[in-house]
Formats: sequence, C-alpha cells, structure tokens
Amino acid sequence: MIDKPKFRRRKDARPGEIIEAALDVFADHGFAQARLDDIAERAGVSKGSIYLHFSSKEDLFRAVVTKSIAPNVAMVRDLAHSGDADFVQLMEMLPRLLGQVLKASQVGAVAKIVIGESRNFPALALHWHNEVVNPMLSIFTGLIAAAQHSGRVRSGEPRLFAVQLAGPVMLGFLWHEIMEPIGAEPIPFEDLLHQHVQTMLRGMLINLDKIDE
Amino acid sequence: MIDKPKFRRRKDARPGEIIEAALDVFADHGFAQARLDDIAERAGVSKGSIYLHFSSKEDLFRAVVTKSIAPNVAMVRDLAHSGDADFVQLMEMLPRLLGQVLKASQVGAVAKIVIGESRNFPALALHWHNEVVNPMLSIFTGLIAAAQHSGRVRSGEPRLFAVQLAGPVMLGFLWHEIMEPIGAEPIPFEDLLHQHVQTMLRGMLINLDKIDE
Amino acid sequence: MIDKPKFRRRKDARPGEIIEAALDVFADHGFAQARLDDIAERAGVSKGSIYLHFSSKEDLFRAVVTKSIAPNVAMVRDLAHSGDADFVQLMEMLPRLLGQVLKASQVGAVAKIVIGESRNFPALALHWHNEVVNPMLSIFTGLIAAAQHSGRVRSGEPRLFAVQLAGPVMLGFLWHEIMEPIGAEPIPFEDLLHQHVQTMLRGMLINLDKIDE
Amino acid sequence: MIDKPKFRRRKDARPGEIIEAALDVFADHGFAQARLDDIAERAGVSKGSIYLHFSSKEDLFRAVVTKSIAPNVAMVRDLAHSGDADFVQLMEMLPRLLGQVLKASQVGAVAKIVIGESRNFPALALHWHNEVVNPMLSIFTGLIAAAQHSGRVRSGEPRLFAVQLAGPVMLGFLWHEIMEPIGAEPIPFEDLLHQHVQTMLRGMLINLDKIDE
DNA sequence: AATGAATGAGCGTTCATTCAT
DNA sequence: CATGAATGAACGCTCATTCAT
Repeated sequence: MIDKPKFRRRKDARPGEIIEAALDVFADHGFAQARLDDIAERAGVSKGSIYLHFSSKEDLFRAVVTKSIAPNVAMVRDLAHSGDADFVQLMEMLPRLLGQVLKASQVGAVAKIVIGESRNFPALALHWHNEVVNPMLSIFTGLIAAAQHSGRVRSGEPRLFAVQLAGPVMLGFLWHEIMEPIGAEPIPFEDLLHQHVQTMLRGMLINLDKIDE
Repeated sequence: MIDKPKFRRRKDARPGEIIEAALDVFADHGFAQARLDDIAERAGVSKGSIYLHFSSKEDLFRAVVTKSIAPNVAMVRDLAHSGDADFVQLMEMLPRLLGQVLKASQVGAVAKIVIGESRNFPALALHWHNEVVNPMLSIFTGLIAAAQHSGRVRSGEPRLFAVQLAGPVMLGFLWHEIMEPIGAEPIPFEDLLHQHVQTMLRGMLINLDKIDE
Repeated sequence: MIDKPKFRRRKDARPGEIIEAALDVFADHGFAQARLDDIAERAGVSKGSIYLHFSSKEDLFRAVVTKSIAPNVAMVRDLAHSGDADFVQLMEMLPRLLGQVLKASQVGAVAKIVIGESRNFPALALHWHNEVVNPMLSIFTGLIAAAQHSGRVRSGEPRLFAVQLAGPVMLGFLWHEIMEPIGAEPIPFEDLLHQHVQTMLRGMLINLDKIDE
Repeated sequence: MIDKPKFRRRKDARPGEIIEAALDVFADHGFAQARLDDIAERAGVSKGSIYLHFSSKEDLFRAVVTKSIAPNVAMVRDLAHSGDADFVQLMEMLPRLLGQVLKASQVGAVAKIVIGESRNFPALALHWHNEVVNPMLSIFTGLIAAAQHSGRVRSGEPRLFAVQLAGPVMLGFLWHEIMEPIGAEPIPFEDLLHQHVQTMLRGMLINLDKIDE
C-alpha cells in the first residue's frame, strides 16, 4: 500500500516504458489479441495513462513498430557506409549482421505481426518497407551492381540477386520463430548463412579464385 | 411460408461451403478481424449453423487451414513421385510449381495468418509444418542428397540447400502479397525464380556443362 | 431463476419495448446521462440486444424522438382537417388539444432533451421542426390568414399571431415540467389556456360580439 | 526556466476567467459534452486549477449559471424600480428588454442547458426560478395588478397575463436559437414583440384609446 | 438439421478528479 | 497557488456463442 507511489512524475520515461511493455504483449499475442490492460499492467501504469502518449491502440502499435525498427535502420545505415570492404567480405558479413539483429531484438516478433496484419494496417507495412526492407535491399542491390560493373559478378538483375540473398535469411528466421517453438527440427542459422553465402558467391562471381581454397 | 423453395444442397456439402467462405474472409481480414457473421453470410447459412459443424471460431480456422493445405499436400506427393526427372530439370520445375501454387490458391493468404497467429495457435503451425513445409523441404532435401551421392552436387548440408532454394520463393511471395499492394516496386516473380535457380545451380553443381550455354 | 425465459423470440415486439424503456430513461436523465445498461434492464433485454435494432445510442434516441412524435403528428393532421369548425371555436380548441397532448404523452420530456441537445443533434431538432412544430404552426397560420381574408381578424402577420398563441402554451408546459417539480407555485394550465385565448381573440378579432357576454 | 515571465493576473480574477471560459464551452456543447480540458485551455489555466476554485464540474456549472444570471437579476431589479413609467409604455418596453438581454448575453444558451438538465440539476432550475424567472414574472404581475386596480386592465389573473406576455418572447428566442441554425424560416424577433404587445394590450386594456390611432 | 434472436463478457476509449511536485 | 501527469471507474459497442423454435 504505502510502497506504491501513485504518481511518479517522470513523463519523459513513460512512453518508452509503455512501448517496451506493448512490444512484449504484442509479440506474445499479436495485435488484436493484445489487451491494453495487460500492456498497462506490465508497464506499471494505468490504462488511461497510455492515452496520454498514444491516441489509440493502433497508434501505440505504430510506435512499437517504429521504435523496434529504429536501431535496425541505424544498423542498415552503418552497413551502407562500410562500403570500403571487399565485395566478398561484405557478402559474408551482411547476412550475418542481418541474422544477428533479427535474433537479438524483438524485430522478428514485430515483423511477424506486420506480416499477419498487413491487410489491416497497410500503413505499417509501408513504414516497414520504407525504413527497413527497401533500404536493406537497396544496399545489397547497390553492392552487387557495383561488382557487376567492375566485372566481378555475372550479369543478372542485381535487385533479384539481393532478394535471393535475403530470402533464406528470412525463411531461416521465421523457422526459428515459428517452427522451432513447436518442436520442429531446428535449422542451424549460422550454418545456413555460411552455406548460402558460399553458394550464392559461387553462383554469382565470374572469377571463383577468391572462394576456392 | 410455401413460397420459399430453399433448394437444400445435400447436407454433406455444407461444411465445405462454410470452409470456403471462411477461407475468403480469413484471407481478407485475418483471424481476429474475421467475423462469423460475414462468413455465414458468404456461405449462405445462418450463423448458428456454423456451430453445427465447427465447435468454435478456432476450430473453423483449423479446418480452413487443413483444407487449404490439402491440395498442396497432394501436389507435394505428386512431386515426390516424379522423381525420375533429371535433377536440373526438377530444380527448375519445383520452385516454379511452388510459386504457382502460392499465387493460384489462397494458401499464401492463410500462410500469412498462420505466421501472424503462430503464437496464438501453435497447433496450426505444427500442422502446417507437418503437412506442407516439412514434406516439401524433405523432397528437396532428398533430391539434393541423391544428387550429391551421384556426384553432381557439391558437398554441403542438403537440408540447408533446400532452405536456400525455398527462401527467395517465400520472400518473393510475401513481397507480392504485402509490399506490392501498398505501392512498392514489384518483384517479377518469374524472373526471380529463373535467376535464383540458375544461380543456385551454378553454386551447387560440380559440373556446370548442363547450365552453361 | 426458472421463471426467466432466456429467449423470448418475439422480435417484432422488441424494438417497441426498447424504445419505451429508452423513452423513460432518456426522459429521466437526458441523452448523455442515460446509460444503455439501464435502458436494457428496464426493457428486460441484454445490452447487446439493443444493437440488434438500433445501430447506436444516437440512433436509438432518434427512434425515441420519432416514435414519441408520431402520435402528435397524427393529431396535428387531424386538427388540420377539422377546419370546418368556427374560427373562434377552433381558437379555443386547439391550444387545449395542444396542452392535453403535452401532458398526456412524454413528448414534453423529449422536447426538453431536444432543446438541451439541439447543438449536439441538430438533425433531431430538424426532425422535430419538420414533423411537429412547423405543421402545427402552419395550421394556426392558415386559420388566422383565412380569418383575416374573411374580415374577422385584424391585420397583422399571421405566422406571428400563431407564435403568440403557442408561446404561452409552451411556457406553461415548461413551467409544469421544470418549475413545479422543484416547488414553484404552479401555473394552472387550463386557466392559462382559457385566459390566453380570450385575450388573444379580443386582441385579434375585429368584431368582438362573439366573445363578449 | 527563467524565460517564462508568466504575467500572473491578480489571483482574484481567476475564478471569473474560468467561469467565462466555462460559459462559452457549456453554451457550445451542453453540460455533459463540455470537457474540463477545453474549459481549462480556454481559460488559460491548468485543469487542476479549476479545482482550486470549484469542487466539481457541477459546482462550476452552478457558478456559471449564477454568474450569467447576475446581470439579469440586476436588470430585473432596475426594471422593478422604473415603475413610474406608464403601463402601456412599460408593456412595450419590457418584452423588448427581455429580448435584448436574451440575445445580447449567453443567458439563452445557459437557459437551454438548464431546461435540458433540469432533472439532473433541480437545484439549478430552482436558482434560475428564484433569481430570474419569478422576479421577472412578479414585476409583470405587479404592474398588471396595479393597472387592474386603477381600472385600466380587464379582470383576469394577473400572473397568467404575465405568462401570456412572456411566452412568445421565450418561444421566439428558442426558435432563434434552435430552429434558425438548422435552416428553419426565421421568426423576426422585433416584429414578434411589437405585434404581441399590441395584441395583448388590445386584449387586456379596457380603454383602447391609447393604442388606437 | 437449421435458424437467428438473444446473450454477456470483454475491450477500447473518455474524462472528471486527484495529488506529488 | 498552480501544475499536469496520472488515475480508474464508467460507458458504448462488438461479436463469439447459445438455444428455443
């Protein structure tokens, strides 16, 4: 009773706490099944307080998506500027980074919701596309196009090459998120990334000296 | 009273009609947003009738998933038995078939829901895994393993190769389903499949004569 | 417990019962303070049932207004057709009828709400105007104009005469509804009507023989 | 911190400013729909500050009513003491004054709320009755009774005569407030007052010389 | 078997009120 | 005095589920 300060007076911290709690609840139950009561309770605030910072459940979800996206966007930007590395090296690094982020953060959980709710909240899918998927794809695309110009990569649509690179990363992650929890045989993520990059490089490069031992 | 003919369909057809209607509604709105009223109306039955055949909304959804899976399972089985074709030929055919099915049926839409609701309905994800994903993966895996034994494919984990093959198909499909409706630049699905198979073959095969022109 | 049949199956009667209950509750508490729970309870139905017949609280209120207006509209129409009576006789009858209706029905209570909520629900005020106030005013206006043409009533704007006739009726009624419940000295409604009609006739008629004893 | 001058008004002015703001908001939205946030914002104070001066929303509304009534009470008193004017002249002046006040101030808007909320706040209706309606009615009643004693006005209940005089003023005003905003044909207020007074005088006076030209 | 009126628990949202600062 | 973040009870509305017919 007495150990529960009713008013904490730290407005600035609240939205973040609420978003964190909401992230967990959304990740656990999806958008529709998530209850604001649960989010409020987990955030340690009253339900009404949520509305001091977010105008609706949907708005809160948007914030969650944006927030969970932010660090990834930063990562993507950093990757974009690490362009001085060798093409082959980058090809080996990037999917690994991608995978690390997916697993380290709740991005994957949010991504699943965005996928499931894409028809109900197209704006979120758009946000996701603009901030995460497309930039990341563009980076790969740019690298590949450059490598083609310098004669190291075979002809072919660079954007499709990028999709080819990213696809198994995504599938591996979804497997990890969806199938492994229900008892399916795991897909070793690191091995998958390594083998995929090797295979893709062999399929894309004109001169295989670099990757042949 | 007497002016209402009511051509009663043979009763056995009812569940099927309901499932069909439910498939459409679930595909359009997702699980939580789908309303039984809409499903009943689309199926041309009363809302109460749904409960004559399905014990709950979840049960109905399970049936929808199972039903929409069925033809794919069949397709998978057929693929499995067409094993007399050449490895390269199969590699070119299978992803194409996969893509066709995804686009021709509502499977993809259901898959999106299963992804989004996987935490809420793990049993469905399991069903999906057992009936669709795993068999399909196994077929690819088996083919690749066989090709490795016959010395045509490089060493490497065959199951991972299968994931590498399927990943871009799924990513391309999700892009088609989620990103294109919101105005993103389309990914040409056929081109993607073709280029991916070519790249993967080049990366996997020991002897490249077959695919070099 | 056992005397409470859960399902009564008489859809046609329900809306009427709900409207009646709503009329009472709205009359008691006004629009905003009326709770759907109370209306449902008074109508002997569940809260959800209200939404089988009315799409919203506002819609229900509209129905209440319309319903409580209906008999008055009929009365107005009847009055309009009883035009064969003598002008003086009608002048004595009409306000009396008006007063009777106000007191016999809940119209007055509804009118009060319409007045109070006119800014929030202009559509209702419009409905009230079109269906009740204006027709009634038109009848008076027509009668007076006719009497002017036949040389029995002095010159003057007939519509204003009608307002002059109706005003005290309304004021007397509002007094009865608002002031008397809180202990104000009553205004004897019948006496008011009688005296007002006599005064107005004396003020309007050219030949006073009829009303002078 | 220091760059926030905050010209503090003398604190005594605060309640008045809040009441003014509240008057506007109540007039615009009615009691239930009025939000304390809006009132606070319009008054330029914080929401909590309202509670330094008023114990509840109802209390604030009471203050608004009292305050908006005050000048009218004064006006009524002044009228009461201007009794040296001629009866006919007063009859012509008073309704005009009444009408002016209704239109010039927000009294009418408040009156509408009092009417609509009379069941919820009987105390307010009582206040309104004691401070405004009854005094005003008493003045009319007294004047008429005096005129009867001096043999200038016909027999009849003087209080009812007063109601007869005030009724159309009120009806005309409500029409102006409620019906005209929704597109109803206006009732010319000045003309109404003039014609009503003429008619009433003709109906009440024994000797018509004064008003016959 | 089939209906569809009825249910009622549940949830998102609002807002008057409180109180630590 | 004044603030405004925080509260929490309340309410309108939804919809999966039930059951008398």
